[in-house]
Amino acid sequence: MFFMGARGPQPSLSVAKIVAAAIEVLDAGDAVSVRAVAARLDVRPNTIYTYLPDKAALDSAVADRLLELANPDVLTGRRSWRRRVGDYAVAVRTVLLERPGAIALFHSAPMNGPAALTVGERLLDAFAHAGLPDENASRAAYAVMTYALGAVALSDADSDSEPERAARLAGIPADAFPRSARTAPVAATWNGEEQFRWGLARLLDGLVSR
Amino acid sequence: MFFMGARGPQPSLSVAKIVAAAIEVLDAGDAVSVRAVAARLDVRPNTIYTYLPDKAALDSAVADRLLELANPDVLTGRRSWRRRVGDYAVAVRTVLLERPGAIALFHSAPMNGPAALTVGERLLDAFAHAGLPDENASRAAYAVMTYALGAVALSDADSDSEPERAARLAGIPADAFPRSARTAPVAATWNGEEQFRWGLARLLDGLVSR
DNA sequence: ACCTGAACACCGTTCAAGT
DNA sequence: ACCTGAACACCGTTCAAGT
Repeated sequence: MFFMGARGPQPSLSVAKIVAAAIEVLDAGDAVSVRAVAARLDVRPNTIYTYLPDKAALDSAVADRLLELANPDVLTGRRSWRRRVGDYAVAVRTVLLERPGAIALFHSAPMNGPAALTVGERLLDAFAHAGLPDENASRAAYAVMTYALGAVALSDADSDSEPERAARLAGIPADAFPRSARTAPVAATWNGEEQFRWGLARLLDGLVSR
Repeated sequence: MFFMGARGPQPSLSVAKIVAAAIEVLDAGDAVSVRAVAARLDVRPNTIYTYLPDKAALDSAVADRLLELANPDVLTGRRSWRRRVGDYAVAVRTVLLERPGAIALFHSAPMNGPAALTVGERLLDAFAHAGLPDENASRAAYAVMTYALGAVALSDADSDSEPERAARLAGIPADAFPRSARTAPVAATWNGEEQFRWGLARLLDGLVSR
């Protein structure tokens, strides 16, 4: 009583450990669920709620960790602003595509964690080096994240196998959709990294064009 | 037997009716689920599987219908390619933002339905009018859809109320994140239509800049 | 303060059965 | 051919209870 000694049980968990377990779940190819994360921690599902208010908070924390796994350090250094922004965008795409189910987390997760803040600050710095005034740099930073996350969402959605996609595109009627039929070989590569880099380069061109 | 007369029961359902019911579910503010759609049709959940192979097929059909609800006709006519593309992109954004839960459908739905095909063909036509050769027009069309869907996904994710977002942004420490703190007022509008149009205009600038 | 047992209201999906 | 009853393996979340 004098020392207020009753410290209670030592907590065996923490938000960091929960997030790490969620990343393991993702790496195993499964979707992040409260129950799957709890199982990996050898704990009952409702234990998670001692540390996080709800599933959205879990998603948010995991999403922020994924932005960190993409290595925001490539946004720093003395390389050109274009390389810095481009390399990080490609890294985010890779990190998310390697983990099916990762992009879904961003649906319920506003990008407001510490990693998102760091990424945002460094994007602003890069666009300042590109010559953009504050307001445009802010809008540009958001536009880049919009493009990157949109690309992952669309790629993830297309679960068709290579031959399935080829067959579908080959089946486009040339009389009703001549341009689509003619460009089917390009559309077959829409989910590839080359298309991602092409669109990103054009976006960056446009962002600094005034 | 002569007339092969046993036609069996008249089907009371169809894929079109199921999709219409799913849109009603979305309009009511609920997420599309097999069970919610079935309930609206006064039918048991497993009945849906007589018409569609799985949930992904339902999502795909509903997603295509949403692209149609955005009115692809604005992509035609003798207005400038920029207005055509811009108006449709804004319409897609509006249609999806008006229905929380709509953007989630695009996760499991490759854009391969009839409306997606029509939209694709008309985007190719618009970019041809902008002077792009076939391959670049194809890549440009996909980049625009990438940007539009990414913007909706990010807007939808940010469920913070106005004051919550303002408080969060005001709390950014100016010493560690000077640029973010300075541009917080702009970041507060990232989910608005003005930001969407700004980024889209820059993307279109970049797409036709060569 | 931390963790659990039990329960609730949801999911998508299957399979055998009825008409 | 179309629809259902019943069941299975999942979800997120709550609440009272145990330590």
